[in-house]
Formats: sequence, C-alpha cells, structure tokens
Amino acid sequence: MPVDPGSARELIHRVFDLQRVIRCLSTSELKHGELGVASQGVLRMIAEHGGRAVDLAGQLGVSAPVLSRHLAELEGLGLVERHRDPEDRRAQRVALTEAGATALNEIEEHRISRLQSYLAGWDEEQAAHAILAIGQLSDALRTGARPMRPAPIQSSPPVLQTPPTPQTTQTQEEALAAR
Amino acid sequence: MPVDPGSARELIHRVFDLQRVIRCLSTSELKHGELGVASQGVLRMIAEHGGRAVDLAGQLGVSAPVLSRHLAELEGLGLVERHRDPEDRRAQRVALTEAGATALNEIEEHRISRLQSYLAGWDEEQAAHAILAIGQLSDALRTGARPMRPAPIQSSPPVLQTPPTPQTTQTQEEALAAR
DNA sequence: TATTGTTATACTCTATAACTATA
DNA sequence: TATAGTTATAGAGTATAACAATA
Repeated sequence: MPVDPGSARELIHRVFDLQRVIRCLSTSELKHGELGVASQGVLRMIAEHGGRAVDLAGQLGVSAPVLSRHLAELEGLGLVERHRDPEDRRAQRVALTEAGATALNEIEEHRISRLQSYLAGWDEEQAAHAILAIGQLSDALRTGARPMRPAPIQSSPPVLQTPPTPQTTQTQEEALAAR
Repeated sequence: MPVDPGSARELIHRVFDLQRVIRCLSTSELKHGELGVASQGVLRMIAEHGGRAVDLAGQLGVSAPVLSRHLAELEGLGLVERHRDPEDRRAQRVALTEAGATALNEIEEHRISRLQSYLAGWDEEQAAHAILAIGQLSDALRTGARPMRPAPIQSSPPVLQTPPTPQTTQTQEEALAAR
C-alpha cells in the first residue's frame, strides 16, 4: 500500500525546501578557489569510483559533454590526470593528481566543519536517522527514475535478470541497529 | 558536542547524492507544459505565502530580478495576477489566478502520484521519518546560512532581539509522537 | 554499426549592476 | 536616503547534435 498522499506531498515540499536552502549555501560558501560545486563533485566521484570517464558520467548522472568540460577544467588546474585506456584506446582512465587529492581533502574538511557547526544541537542518533532517511529516499527515487527497459512483450521472462539490487530493503530499525 | 566528523561527511555525501538523483528526475519528468521547475516553485510559494513580491523572493531564497522574471512569465501565461499594493505603491501583491490554482493542483497531483509509485515499498512510519529528518536538516542549515548580523561589539545586548525562532527543538521521538 | 570522447550551440536558473518610482 | 521592482548582462551548469577516433 502506498504512502499517504498527504505524506507524499509533505515529503516533496520538504525536499524542495532543502534544495532551496542548499542553493543559498552554495552561492555563499561552497566555492573553493577556482572550483565550482559541480567540479568539486567530479573530484570526489573520481576519488571514490575513479576509472573510465564514461562510467564517471553515469555515476554523476551527467551527459558525456558535461563531464568532458569539467575534466578539461580540472586537468588544466592540475587536479586530475587523463590517460588513454590501454585495453580500449577510445576510452580514458581518470585519476586525481597529488594536488587533486589535497584539494579534495581541503574541500571535504571545510564542509565537514561547517556542517558540524550548523548541526551544533544534534546528537549522533539524529544524524544517523537523517543519513538513513536521505539515503533511502535517494535509492527509491533512483530506482524509480531508472528507465526500466520496456517490459518485454510476449517474451518469456529471463531466468536471470539484472541482479536484484539488495539496496535498501532494511527497515529503519534494522539499519540503525546494524551501525 | 558536535556530530562525529564521519557522520557529517556521510550526511554531506548523501545530500549531494539526493540532489543528483533529483536533477535526473527534473530533466526527465518534472516539466509541466511551459513551466520550468523554478516557476512551479514560485507558483506553490504564492499559493502558500502569497502577498508582497519582496517577501516571496525572500521565502524562495532568490534575488528580486529572478522573481521578477518568473512572475512576468507566469503572468504572461495567465497563472498569476499582480496588483500594486494600496498601502505601499512601490510594492506588488501577487496572487494565483483560477488557472494558476488549477495548474498548481495538476502539478502537485502528478508529483504525488509519481512519488507514491517510487515509494511503493515504504510504510507511513518511514515516510514520517524522512519528512522529519529532512525538515530538521533544512532548519539547521537555514539558521546556519542566515547571515547573523555581526556580533554587536561593545554594545549592550538588545533587551528584545529577533524572536527566538522556536523552530525545531523537538526530539525525533517527540515530533513523531505528535503526529 | 556501436561506443568514447570532444566541440559547438542552446537552454534553465541564477546573480550583480544600473535604473525608475515610491517612501 | 532607503526600498520595491524592472531591465540588461554575465555566469554556472546542463543537454542535444554533429563530429572524430576506435572497437
């Protein structure tokens, strides 16, 4: 049974409200030297899932031209390196330089300390709840947004389809208890 | 005592992740006829806090020129009306037209049904947790972002300052129990 | 023929600066 | 002098289309 329409409406409004607040923060204090917020996100994604550019674009949820432009900028600043993939000479392998890792670290530390000051009245449990709830919401929207390939018409269902992403099937209590 | 740096980092990453997911949804399915997402937000804010344009801009967190442009667009589409404020002839009072209310309703209903389908596996408690956590986070960031006027140096503190926004001082349990 | 990446172009949303009108 | 609103301009971030090189 779906969630109540009133709850859905409320959740939508809260999410848009959060986005507005974050946008205000972005313009006021999320810059880092030459780097815009988007490039900072690319930097972090490289650190986490670095590798082929095309995969990075998918993980960032942006088109190839957008990533290309950001990588060119980051390379120009000496923060990332691009090398042709020896196994597929069309592709690139992307990695942070020493300077890139340093810059990312500064960005992260700065954000963390700012957030810590904003959450001065919070306790660990509250933070854990927020992390969990937002993660679950992102997962739900991601699987919803994912354009499921058009339902196979008149074809017997494949025996083994895409791995049944175990993602977020925990209840909140289980997930919290597992910390 | 502030939240753990690890929790803060995790929360930051989850929030950016949510923003990415929502951006993907925005480009794929949040349009409504001529209206972009920003104009839809203006429409809703008018419905909730309609009144003086300058106050709307503040609540939306955008600059006056941005709101002016959106209002011009919405007025051109026949969705909002602007009248000079009789009490202050510099200002405008903004309100939805009949068509504007109808359009907003369609937008809301559409979003709600989409979100309900995305949250197919959720229960009411989970939704309530997400609403609460996201609202608390927005509040915390908003008060942090609010440029507190520079601490009065060498001046005796005002007897009555800005009302001590009671905002979110409930614990999660209290807030949930109050539903 | 499909995929990786780049360049060119355009769109959305935003801000700052300069202006008019009113207070 | 300060505030409400508009217009002009610029910037960040994104997408689509057309292209080159490789598979």
